[in-house]
Amino acid sequence: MAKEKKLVQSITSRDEDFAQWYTDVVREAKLCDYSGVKGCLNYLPNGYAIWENIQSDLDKRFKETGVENVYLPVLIPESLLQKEKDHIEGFAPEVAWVTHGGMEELQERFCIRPTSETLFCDVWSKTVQSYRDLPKVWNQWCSVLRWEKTTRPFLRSREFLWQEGHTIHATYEEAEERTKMMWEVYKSFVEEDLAIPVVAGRKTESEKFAGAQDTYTIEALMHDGQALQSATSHFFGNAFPDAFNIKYADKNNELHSVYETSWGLSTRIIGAIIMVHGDDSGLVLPPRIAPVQVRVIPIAQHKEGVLDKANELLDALKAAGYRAKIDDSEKSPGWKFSEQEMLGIPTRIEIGPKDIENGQVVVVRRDTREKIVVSMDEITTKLGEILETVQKDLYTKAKAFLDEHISTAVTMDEMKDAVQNKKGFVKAMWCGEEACEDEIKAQAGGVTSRCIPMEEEHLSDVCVCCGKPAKHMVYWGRAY
RNA sequence: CGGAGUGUGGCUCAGCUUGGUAGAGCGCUACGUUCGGGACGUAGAGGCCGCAGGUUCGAAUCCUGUCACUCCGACCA
Repeated sequence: MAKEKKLVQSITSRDEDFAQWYTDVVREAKLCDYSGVKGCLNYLPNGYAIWENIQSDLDKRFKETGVENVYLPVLIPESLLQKEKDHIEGFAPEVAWVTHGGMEELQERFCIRPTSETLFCDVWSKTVQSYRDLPKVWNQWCSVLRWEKTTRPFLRSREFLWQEGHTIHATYEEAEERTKMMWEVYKSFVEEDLAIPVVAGRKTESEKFAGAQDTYTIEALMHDGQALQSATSHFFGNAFPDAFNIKYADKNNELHSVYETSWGLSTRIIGAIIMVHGDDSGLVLPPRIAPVQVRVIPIAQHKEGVLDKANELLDALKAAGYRAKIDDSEKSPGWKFSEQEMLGIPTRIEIGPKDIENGQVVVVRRDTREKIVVSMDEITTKLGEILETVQKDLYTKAKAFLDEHISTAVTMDEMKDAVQNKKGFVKAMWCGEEACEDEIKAQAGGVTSRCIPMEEEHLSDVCVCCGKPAKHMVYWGRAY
């Protein structure tokens, strides 16, 4: 295959420098830029619109399962945060504190929420008394703050946008079911709407959320072979609610503990969209969440009738329900093509004098650059088919990439070889000891356990690291 | 938190070694010619050289401090 001609000079190629490519795409697609505060981003219209579409699609899926939205404060009193020991120990190094109100020093300092388990529990401790009050299935869309030392746009920022769902239930089984249900919601959302295939499983003890009994994760594979934890769903048992003294009376007036879950997905997922689908020409957005699905580009727009026809087409597309825009600027067509590609708009429609004469338009797919001539009469229906195809093809391509980048290791040498010479996930058996996780990380070049899948394969009888009997099959990988 | 690097019009950067009128390209504004893969001409606008001290007749340039950002590592669910 001849190397594809590089059309856009301002974006570094992925093979040359993946990190620089990522930064270039973020900048050229105008998703966000840096603010004056380290790790806090300015979300620009193009980036925020993606988040809005993620919000609306995901929120709809949540509500179908009975989720109700609420909003709790940004400040948490220190005493509240202290209530669950594992939790505070997990978060202490990365919380920011408010110590003054105006000129006055506060008697008790407040932390800016890094997550809101404590606030939700505090509300429930005051309002839940009877089995009739259960379950509570709540969610909030908000931002949180974690004082990260190293930051990158979307992937790891100090302030980031997310949703955090929190629920409490009368029984262990019901809470566990909710944990898995939301994990499934994330999996289908990410795979269907974002066209990103994932590896799904449980976290090991050391990778679990602070205070959780079980953490379920979906892990996506970026184009450079690194994993990205894309959403998590946690089962808390009743340690957390007990710490907050949340009890309910059953029908026999006996007091019981409640069982808690929480689950979240953040703007980090935008980083995944960029790194899974993007190419050397820029961003590639899945049609379902693309803020603009089609951009109309008039050719030789100074010529009689071209702009009128292009605007007619735009109106027809909008009327048919597409998110459509026109680029009627004075730029040259080539410039407009490049920009549409950098922005990741899934399709463009070229319409020029020749097309008008023939009663047709040219649809060009962003992902393949395939040009499809469509009759003007059929465009409003054909475009939908093309967008559906793009959505499907993006997933298929990403799935093939994922499948090709999962290898297997039975011995430590194979593990090292896989990490160093093949990119992606490595499947290997594990004894269940944290010491072996650390050893593998140290020996095999920074890989961590990503998850234990629901359906484990039996690769061998013994741990890849220590040779003792294996308990689980684990997906390992370098992660963002 | 350790190592490295960078702060100069909106953006990318040159100028700094060897102190002496603030520069280029892109972008922006106006007009004209172009228009099926980042077109071109002409004329313009736009800069307390990150910030604070110091050295000097004179500092973007030298010295000290400080802040911010980027990359690598450690840390991070």
